[in-house]
This record gives sequence, structure tokens and C-alpha cells, in this order.
Amino acid sequence: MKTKTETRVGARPGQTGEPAMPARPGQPGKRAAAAARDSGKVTLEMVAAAAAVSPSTVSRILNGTAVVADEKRAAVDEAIARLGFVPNPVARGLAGGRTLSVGVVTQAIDSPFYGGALRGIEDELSRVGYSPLFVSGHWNAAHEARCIETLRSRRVDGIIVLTGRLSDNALAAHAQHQPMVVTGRKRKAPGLYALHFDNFEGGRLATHHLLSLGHRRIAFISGDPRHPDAKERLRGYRAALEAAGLAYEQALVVPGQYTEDSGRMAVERLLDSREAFTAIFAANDQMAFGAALGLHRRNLHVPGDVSLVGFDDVAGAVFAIPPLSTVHHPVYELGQMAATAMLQLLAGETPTVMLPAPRFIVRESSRRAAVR
Amino acid sequence: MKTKTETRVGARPGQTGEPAMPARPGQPGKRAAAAARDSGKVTLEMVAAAAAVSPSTVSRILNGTAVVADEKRAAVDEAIARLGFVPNPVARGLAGGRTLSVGVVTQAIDSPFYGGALRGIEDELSRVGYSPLFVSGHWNAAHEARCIETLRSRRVDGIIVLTGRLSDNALAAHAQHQPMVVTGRKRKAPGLYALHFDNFEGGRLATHHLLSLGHRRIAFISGDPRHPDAKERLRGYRAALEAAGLAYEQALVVPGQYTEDSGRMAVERLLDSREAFTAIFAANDQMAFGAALGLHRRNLHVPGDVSLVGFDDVAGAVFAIPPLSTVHHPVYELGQMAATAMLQLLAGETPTVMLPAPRFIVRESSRRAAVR
DNA sequence: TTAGAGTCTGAAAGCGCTTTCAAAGCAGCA
DNA sequence: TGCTGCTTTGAAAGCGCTTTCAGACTCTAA
Repeated sequence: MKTKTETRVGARPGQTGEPAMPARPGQPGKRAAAAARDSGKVTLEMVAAAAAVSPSTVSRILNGTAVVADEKRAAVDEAIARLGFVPNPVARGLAGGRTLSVGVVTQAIDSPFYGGALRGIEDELSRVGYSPLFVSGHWNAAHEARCIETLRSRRVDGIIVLTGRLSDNALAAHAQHQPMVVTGRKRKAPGLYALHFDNFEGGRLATHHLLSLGHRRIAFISGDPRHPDAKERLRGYRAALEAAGLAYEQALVVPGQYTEDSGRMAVERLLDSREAFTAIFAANDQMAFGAALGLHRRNLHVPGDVSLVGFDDVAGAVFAIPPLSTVHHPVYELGQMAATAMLQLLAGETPTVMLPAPRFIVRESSRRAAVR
Repeated sequence: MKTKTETRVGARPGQTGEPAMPARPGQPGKRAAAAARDSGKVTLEMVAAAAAVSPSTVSRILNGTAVVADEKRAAVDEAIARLGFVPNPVARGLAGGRTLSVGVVTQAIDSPFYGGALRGIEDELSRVGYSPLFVSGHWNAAHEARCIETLRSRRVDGIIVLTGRLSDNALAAHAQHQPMVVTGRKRKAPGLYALHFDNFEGGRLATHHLLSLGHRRIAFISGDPRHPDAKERLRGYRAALEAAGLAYEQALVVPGQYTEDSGRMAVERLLDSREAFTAIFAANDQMAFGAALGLHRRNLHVPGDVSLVGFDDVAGAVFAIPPLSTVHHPVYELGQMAATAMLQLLAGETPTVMLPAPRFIVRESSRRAAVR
């Protein structure tokens, strides 16, 4: 590209803002000024021209890839500010550098649970100029794998997987190509950071709460047993029962799918089975809401007739009627931490973030069991 | 760059898959095969080599930009299939073509309302290979403007703005550079498609429902008056009142912020004002949930003591206790349609999609007013 | 004084694709 | 037969940035 056009149709360099920098009229104005006219987009090359340095130098300053003389750095900084230059992430991506974007595989973007996490991720990422790219796996391993492919083809710098159905091995394999942060798992591997919430302890806490209120027959609406966290929550339930010297009764445990409606149906099955119980622990808040409706339909009062506790403490839990006692799962923070961990991974550091221990939030859906 | 390197370090062309295509050993294998070895990524150039055509031809076939002889097309298709080639969206973006991504400016990614819309957008977009890029404006015009800048720098092909605070003019200005679809507005302009939901009619419907049940003193919890749709809903409320020959009473209208908590506070203010009312119409479901809690706290029953209706029909409305009567706002469809409209805009067509008219869904939170 | 070892910087080669531009091939027509 | 006009194709020039390579200096050590 040996200056073959030399378009300098009346566009003097340095006309853009206050004439702080002399802008060396001897130096090449090149095609830069012309380009500015048509698109309004400032390129690195234009900055280089304005600061009278080479594009390489500008790039180096931008990325901190090498030491640059103070005076040049100042000139470039000034030019960047004056021209309002913003690096083009697409070009960066192509040039083999980072795209400053991280992929996020979620399951249902519209669930109250994931919503919070996504917000945390976005907030944290955008603070440092990264953008998230959300895709939904729809609770389907094959679909998730495809999502990851899409994300990789879009050249994301890393991938955050929120729970999901993919096997630990598949994730570890992917992590060899690309930094990964995954929630709801324990398995770490090179380039794979697992952000784990203590679902077992949460399940134990919720059950213990009910136990401490004198409940002895506590029904459990479980999540999909294929889900690691659903299994853990169930384990917590059993552990608490055991610690209280109570036997685990299969008849009191009904499966759900983590959706409101599955919670409602679970309650109906429970009621129809005529198994006696004074409290229900639903493995997530959405099922608890469904359960509450199911009870309401049968004219059973919460907490008057049945105590009800959930898990997750989603946004709606405080505003449910009655406000739901539940295990606080810090989803927003989970998102933030996942993002932080990803950023650390990307910076070549080893992430250290850890989720806080579960806390049980007592609200109004649980009360002392009636003495018989 | 006249073939100065000619790297052919022992990598024979055609070694990639089954030898279906002769691969013409005479044609240049060039650096293509070498590149395949290190990254596992297939490039357009490799496809071209495998099909014994030029990269331009492959590109043309990919984009349908020109007529190509049937036999070449077949050869290329075959090569693409055999090599498993997937075009790199980043490179496409840089080369001035499309990025196959559209930006979505939302307000709160975790609200039940927006969540549904985002899901609709994602579903629709991903069906044709596009990806959404979500950013949150946080109900702030300046922030929104910055979001749009970010999206543009990321070279999205178009931008969907969900409601938002940006002025119609600002949007129309942006639309000159880039296709835009905006919801909650009426103003259309070149390159700007507005997807409008009849909030006025919705407001009227909800109020009319209450009126038809015999309620005469209907309180209204409004949204932020800076919001066009909040204003429309209020207008609908007034229109219904007027049609029933009832006077509009300022004292029965209290402002909210579209959040649960603002709904709860509004109810408290209402109750404290000792103004008599038998029904409440909240301008969105979230405020209705808050209002329900506020009533519950004062031992007022829904719908026994007070009838309550909302607006939006978010996912939680069916599972509220009692299930909330509300105006159905098809958010998921809204998302889908916004995406469809964007796709049409991108294809150079004029979008035709229209949101269905509002429907009122009668559930259990409203009942006939007690006869006095 | 000079070779050797660093620094700092610019030229130039890509990244993988799109898009001119022009050449080549081939009808159609005078 | 010679020319025009059209269609199909490939070469090559970017898109805006990163990164390698090597040149130009400066500073030490011998």
C-alpha cells in the first residue's frame, strides 16, 4: 500500500479539535483524513497519523504489549482522546487478539433464577469493557454443545456455563481450548473453574428449619434427579432428617421439574396419596410457588395448615403471599463471581472467588407445627 | 504477496477426509492444509482449494452474491460438507459484511417482563443463524446511548430497543445508520420499525372489567409517567371511567415505578389516605404483586375485600395467590416479532408484523363488588 | 574504541472473509 | 469475420487491528 492514492482533498490534519498537538504537517495524513469524512469512524491508523507514530506503536500502547517512550505515549493518548478513538473489537478479534466478549450458556434466559445471574455477569463484565453473549441451552446437552460451538465460532474469549447438562468430561475437554467457568459443579481442571454453591448444606438448612419448628412429617418436592444440584438438595434433606433421628420416607418425596407447574402437580400427588405431612420443602422457589397454589386450591393454608419453604430466594419470594421462607442463593453474586473468575482466568491468574455459604431466610410461609 | 512462502511442508491436500473429490493435485494446496493442522479450523480458502476454485467463488456461493456454474457450486458444496466448514462471523464482520448479530437494548435483563421478550428474540434469531447481543440500559437515557455505541462498535447488523428512555428523535437519528426496531413506540421512520402494543386499550379493558363487576371506586397504581406506555395505560383507565359516566379522581391514582415494592408502597399510601375503594388496577403485574402483599399486611383479602387486576400477564401471574386477573401482553411474541421485523429490515423488506390486540384474562383476583 | 546486549520503533505480514476490477469466454449481430 | 455486450471467474485489495521481524539506537563491558 505505498501511498497510492494520497487523498488529501482539503482535509488538513489537526482540524478536528483544539490544536493542542502541533500534528507535524510534514508527517503523512494519508487516507486517514478521508476515511474520517465518510464514516465518522476513527481507526487506529488515524490515531497513529495524528500522533506521528506507527500503528504498531499505537497498538502497543493500547494493549500494553511493550514499553513505549513517554513522549510518544503522551502524544498517542492525546490523539486518542481528541479523535475519540474506540478500538474495533471485531478487528481485534480477527487479528487473533481477544474479542473482549465471553459466551454465557444459560438454560432459560427468562427464568427468575438465571435472570439474576445474567445481570450479575453483565454488570461485572461491562465494568471492564467485556460483553457477554448469551445463548440458551434449553436443558439439552446436545443443544448446549451446539451453543458452545456457536460461541467458539464467534471467537469469544471464554465461556461461562450456568449449570447445564453437559458432562464434566465434555466441559473439561472444551476447557483445553478455551477458559471456562462453570457453576453448579465441583470438578475443576486446567482452564476450568467451577463455582460451587453448597446445595447440600442449603437443603440441610431448610429441612433443619422445619424440624426446629417441630415438624416431623416433611414432604420434599425434588428437582430433576439428573441435575447435580437437585441431588445435593435431596441429600441435604435426608441428612437433616437423619440427624434428627427421623427415617427417610420415600412416600414423602415427589419429583418435580423445577417449574411452578410441576410444583403444583407434585402437591396434588402428595395430597392424593393421603400421606400425612405438616410441611413441604420444595427444591426451588418456583416449585414452592406452584405448591402454594396447589394447596390454595385445596383450601389448605400456608402456613396455617402446612408450612412451606423453598430454595433460591428468587426476586419474587419476598412478594409471595405469604412471603416465602427459603434458602438464600446469591444468584446475582453468582453471576458476578462467575464473571470475575472468567476475567481472572483470562488474565492468566487462578481464580479464587468462592460463593458464600447458604443462609436460610425465615419469612412467613413457615410456622411452628401444631401440637397434637 | 506473490507466493513468496509456498509452505508445503509435507501436507498433501485431500488428506482431510474421505477422498471423494479428486482434489486436483495440480491446483495449489498452499498454506491451507498447513493451517488445518494447527487449529482444526477450516477456512474458506481451504474450501476453495479443495474444490479447485477461487476464494471469491466460494464466497459468492456462500452469500448468493452472483451466479455460479452448477458444477462449481456442486464441488464447493461438497467440499464444504466434507471439510465441515463454518464461516467465521468475525472475519465476515470485519470484511464489511454482516456480523449476523443484532444488538438488543433492554432495561433489566432479569425482569419477568423483559425475560420473556429476550427469549422470543433469541429463539427467532437463532433459527436463522443470527445471535442477539444483550445490553442493559438500566432505565437511563445516557446509559442507553452508550449501549447503542457499544453495539455499533461491535458491528451488529441492527439494533432492537425494548422500550427505553431514548427520545424518538435520537432513535430515528440512529436508524439512519442502522436498521432499528423499537417497542413501546409508535413513531416510525426510515429504517425504524416501531412495534406497538395497544396499552391504551389494555388499560381500558382492565378498568372496564372491574367496572363490569360493579366496582365504582377503582384505584389506579400508575407507572412512571415519563414512560409512554405508562401514560397510555392511565389514559385507558380514564377513558373507561368516562365511558361509564364516572369522574376521574386524582386521589385514587398513585404513582409507582413498575417494581413490586413501589406497588406495595402505593397501596400503603392509598390505605393511609383513607380514600374508599373496592378495587385496584395496577399498571403492571409486578406492582400488582406488591400491592397484594401490601393488602395482605393490612389483613385485607384479595378478592374478598379488594379486587386486584394487573397488566402484562407475566409468567408468575398464573401462580400468584390468588391467580391474578390481568391484561395479557404477549411478551414472548413481542420478542419474536421484534426479531422478525429486524430480519425483514435486514433483508430490505418492509416489516409487516403487528402485535395482537390486548385481551383481558379473568382469573381469581377480581370479583363482583359487594352490594352496599 | 569496539563488540555485544539491550531498548524502542516501524514496516509489513497476516487474521478470514467480501468486494471491486478486469480478464476470459461466448453469444449475437451486422 | 469482426465487434459488441453479457456472463462467469479469479486476482487482489482491503476491513482495522496484532504481532513478528529486523533496523536503529543507546548503553555496557572488554
